[in-house]
Amino acid sequence: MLNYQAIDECFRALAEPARRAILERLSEGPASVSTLAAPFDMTLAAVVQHIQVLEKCGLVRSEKIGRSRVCRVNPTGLDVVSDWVGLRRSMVERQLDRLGALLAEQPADDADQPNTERTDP
Amino acid sequence: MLNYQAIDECFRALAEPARRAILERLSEGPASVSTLAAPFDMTLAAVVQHIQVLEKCGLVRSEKIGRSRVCRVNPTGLDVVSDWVGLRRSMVERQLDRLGALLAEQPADDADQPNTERTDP
DNA sequence: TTGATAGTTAAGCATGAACTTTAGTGCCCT
DNA sequence: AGGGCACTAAAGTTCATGCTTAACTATCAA
Repeated sequence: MLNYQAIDECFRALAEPARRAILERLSEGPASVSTLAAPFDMTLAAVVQHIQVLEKCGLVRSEKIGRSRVCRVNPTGLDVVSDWVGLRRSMVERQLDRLGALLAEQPADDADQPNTERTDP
Repeated sequence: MLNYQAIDECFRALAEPARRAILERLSEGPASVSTLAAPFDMTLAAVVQHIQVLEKCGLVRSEKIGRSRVCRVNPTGLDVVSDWVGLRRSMVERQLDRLGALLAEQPADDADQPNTERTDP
């Protein structure tokens, strides 16, 4: 399994609407800190803190140019969360396939209660 | 854009390691509340609360059978987050493509500083 | 140099969320 | 019936974190 810490930090970062909004804005193109802050009803300092969170977990990269900082998305930053979600989805799919196979095998019982799987009660 | 509330609830739910662990366990197959609680160093009540969060945002479904509750993943539950992540990734890709095209067009300037894009400073 | 711009950092507050404890409810088994 | 099991609900506690204010640094422009 991939670095647990990284997954945790990414999901934590994405839990905040403001940080997702920043990421949405940045996925349209690079922007300075104050440009990113503009649409928000919060202090510049608060936005800076959000950016720092995004940067610490690798979702965003930035470089200081003159007195302004240009932020951009890290193109591979979302990979961890994408991988996690993808793995879950494929496992669930496999689960449903197994269930379907079992139902096709023995179409005897009540079809509305697919309790053919072990449930460890 | 898809329901903003749903996206928010899903990402919030996934921010908690315990809830991700529950989802991981459930993507292997259905399980009862106490089965889900077993590996955790926390009260059954706490786990119940986590399950309620997961259920409220549509990541998990459950049904009461006798005195136990059987939980299973909602196969389409992760779609919202998957879609959000996918959209970001495709936008970033498009962004990189545009940048590449611009660089190919005018290979004049310093190649290490791809500031050909507008940055609204 | 002076002033304004752009961001950074630290400290403190205040809300929310995770967890516990406690006290139930309903179901199953003997 | 009655004891125990599986869960639920409510209330309280504690701790994290998102936000603010305030003070500070570095850069640009006149």
